[in-house]
Amino acid sequence: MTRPKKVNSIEDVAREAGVSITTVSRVINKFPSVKDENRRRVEEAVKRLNFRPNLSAQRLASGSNNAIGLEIPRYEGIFYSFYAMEIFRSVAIACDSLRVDLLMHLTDGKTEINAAAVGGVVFADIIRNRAHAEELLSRGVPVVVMNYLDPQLEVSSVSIDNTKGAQTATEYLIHMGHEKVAFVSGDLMSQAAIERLEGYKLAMKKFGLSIREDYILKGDYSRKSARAAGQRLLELPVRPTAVFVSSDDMAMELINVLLENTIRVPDDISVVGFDDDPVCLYGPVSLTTMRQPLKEMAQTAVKELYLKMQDPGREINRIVLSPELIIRDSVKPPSGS
Amino acid sequence: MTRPKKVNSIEDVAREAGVSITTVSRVINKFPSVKDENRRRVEEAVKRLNFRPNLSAQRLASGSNNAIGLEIPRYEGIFYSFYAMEIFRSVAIACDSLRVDLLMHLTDGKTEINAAAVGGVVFADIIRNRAHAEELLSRGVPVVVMNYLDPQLEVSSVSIDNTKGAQTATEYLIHMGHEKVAFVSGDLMSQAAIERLEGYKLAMKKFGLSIREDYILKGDYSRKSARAAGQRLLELPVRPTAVFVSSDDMAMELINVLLENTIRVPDDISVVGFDDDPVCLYGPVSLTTMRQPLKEMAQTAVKELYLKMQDPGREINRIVLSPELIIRDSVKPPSGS
DNA sequence: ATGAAAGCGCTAACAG
DNA sequence: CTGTTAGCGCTTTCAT
Repeated sequence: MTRPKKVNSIEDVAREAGVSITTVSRVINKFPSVKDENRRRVEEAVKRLNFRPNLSAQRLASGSNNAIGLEIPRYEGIFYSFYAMEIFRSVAIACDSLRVDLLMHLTDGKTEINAAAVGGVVFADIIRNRAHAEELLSRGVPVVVMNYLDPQLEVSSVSIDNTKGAQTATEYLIHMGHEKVAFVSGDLMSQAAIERLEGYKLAMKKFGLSIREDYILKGDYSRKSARAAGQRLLELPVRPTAVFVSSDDMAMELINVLLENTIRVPDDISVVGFDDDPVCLYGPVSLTTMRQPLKEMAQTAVKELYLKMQDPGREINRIVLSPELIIRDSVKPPSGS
Repeated sequence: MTRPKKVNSIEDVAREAGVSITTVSRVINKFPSVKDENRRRVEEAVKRLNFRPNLSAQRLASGSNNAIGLEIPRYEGIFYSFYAMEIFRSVAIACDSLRVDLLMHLTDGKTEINAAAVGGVVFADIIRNRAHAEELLSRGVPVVVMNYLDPQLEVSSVSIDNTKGAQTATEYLIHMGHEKVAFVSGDLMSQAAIERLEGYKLAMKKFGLSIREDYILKGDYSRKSARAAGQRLLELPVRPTAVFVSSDDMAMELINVLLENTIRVPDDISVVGFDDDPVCLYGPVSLTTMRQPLKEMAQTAVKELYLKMQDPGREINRIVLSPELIIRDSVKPPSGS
C-alpha cells in the first residue's frame, strides 16, 4: 500500500459532479453565483472523493498566500518568559480565528524566516534582526512589528508605552512614601527594557530623588538574573525600601530571595512587577504590577498584518497601547514612615 | 508606488543570463551538472534581478513540500510549561538546521493544523486530538507523535518512559528511607501524567508500602495547582516525609508553599521533581529531579518525520527514551531515622 | 449561471 | 552539459 490511489484533483470532482472545473472552483471558493443544485452535487462529489484542494496550486494561481510568519527572538531570558509565551499563544489563536496559517521562526539574528512561504510577517520585537525587517519592507512584503517603535522605520507597529508604564509604577512607589527605590532591568537588548529603565529614571527625577547607580540592578528577564539581582540588593550599603522589577517572573524570584533572607514583602521591602502574569496572584503575597495588554497587542498586530496583506496600499499605522497599574498586596508605605 | 515593477521570474533570469530556464532551475537546485561559466552567469543574474523562486510554484511542480507542522495542545497547565517551551524551541531549532519551514498550530482538540500546507506533521503529545492524527495517517500524511505511545496506533513515535522514570524517582525516595511518600500528579489528560502516577504506585507496591489515596495529590502542571496540592499536603492527618512531584515547576511551587509554612526542604520534607528545568538549580535548595531528554526527543521526532517525508515507504519506528535521575539537594533521609 | 482556455512559475522527463 | 516541452492543480478572464 505504497500508493493507495492518486489523490483526487479538481478535475476528478468536476467529472464526478458532471460540471466544469470552473464550477467546482466556484463552490470551493464560495462564490454565490452557483445554482443550488450544482453546488449540492459538487459538495457531494467533494465528500465522496475526499477531495482537498492543492494549496500550492491555489496559491500559485491566485498569487496570494494566506499564511503569516511570526519571528520571535530566541535569546534565553527573553524566550522563556511569560511575555513570549503569551504573545505566541495569542498570535496563534488570532491566526486560528482568521483561518490563516502560522509559520514560526525563532531567530538569533542570524537566520530568518522563509518569507517566500508567507504573505506577510510579524516580528515579536526587534532584537538584532532589524536589518531583516528592513529588507522585507524594501521588497514590499507586508510587515508588522510588535513591542518596538521607531519613527525612523516605515512600518506598522503595535507597541506598549513602556516608558510611561515604568514611570507610573515607580511613581506609585514614590507616592506610597518610598524614596529609596531600586530598579531591576530586563535584558537591555530589547527596546522595552531600555524604556522601562528610562521610565524609572524619569519618575525619580520628577520627584527630585537621586538616581543611585547601585540601585539600578541589571537583569535579563531570567529568574537566574533576578536571583543575582536580589543578592546584590541585599548587599547594598543603604538598603532600598522598594523595588520596581521589569517583569513579574523576575519579581517573583526576587521576592523568593528576600523571603529566604527573612525580609518580608511588603513589610520590609515593597515590590512592583511588570506583566500581570496570573501566576503572581497566588504566591505568599499577590503582586502589584503593571499589566501589559499582550493579547490585545498580538491580536491587533495580526489583524493589522492581515489587512495589509489584503490591501498592500494600506497606510502604516503605529499603535501604542497603555499598560495599567494593578494594585495588589506587594506594596506598603515604608516602615519608618 | 502600488507596484514598483513586477517581481522577476525564472524566465527573466534566464533571459538576463542568456541560458534556458532549465539551466536556471538547475543552479537554483544545485545540480552539479552545470558548466561553471553558466552557473556564474545565472548566479549573477539572480543577484542582479533580486530573484527569489516562487515557493508555491516549486511545490506544485515538484509535488513536494518541505514544511512540517507542529501541533501543540494549548490547555493552560500544559502549554505554559517548561516541557512545552522546550519542545517548541527544540523543534524550531531542528527545523532551522534542516532548512524546513515550521507551521505551528495550537489545538484545543477542535481545530486542527492545515495539513495541506505541510509535508508532514509532528504531534507534541496527543490530547483530545487522536482522531486528527488517525485521519492524517489514513490519508497517508507522514506523522510522528511525541510523548505518547500506543502500540495500537500505527505511527512513529518518540516518547519517554514515564512509568520507569516515576518509579525510579519514587524508589530513590524509598531507598533514602522514606515510607510516607506522597505524589503530585500532572494533568491526567496526558498519557505522561497517567504513567507517572502508575510508576509511583508501582514503586510503592514493590516495596510493600501502602498506597494512600490521600497521598495522591492531583495537579495539572500549573503552579496554581501545585500550590493547592501543597496546601492539601499540609493538612494531611499523617504528614508525608517525601513527595514526588510530576514536574519541576510544580515542585518549585510546592517548595515555596512548604517554606512559607516554615517547613524546610529537605530537612522536614524531601522533594523530587521531573523535567530538569535549569531554573531549579538556583533556588534556596537545588532540586533533585528526573531529567527528560526533551531536546533529543524533539530533534529525533523532526528527523524521523523528515526521513518519512523523503521516503513514504519508511517503516514506522517507536523510539523510547529514558529519563535519568539527577541527584541534587532536595532529598535527605527522613529526620526520624 | 456556466464553461473554455489561458496562464501562475517552476520541475522533470526527454532529446540532443 | 543544455534546451524543449509537457505538465503540476488551480484561478481567472472572457464568452455565452
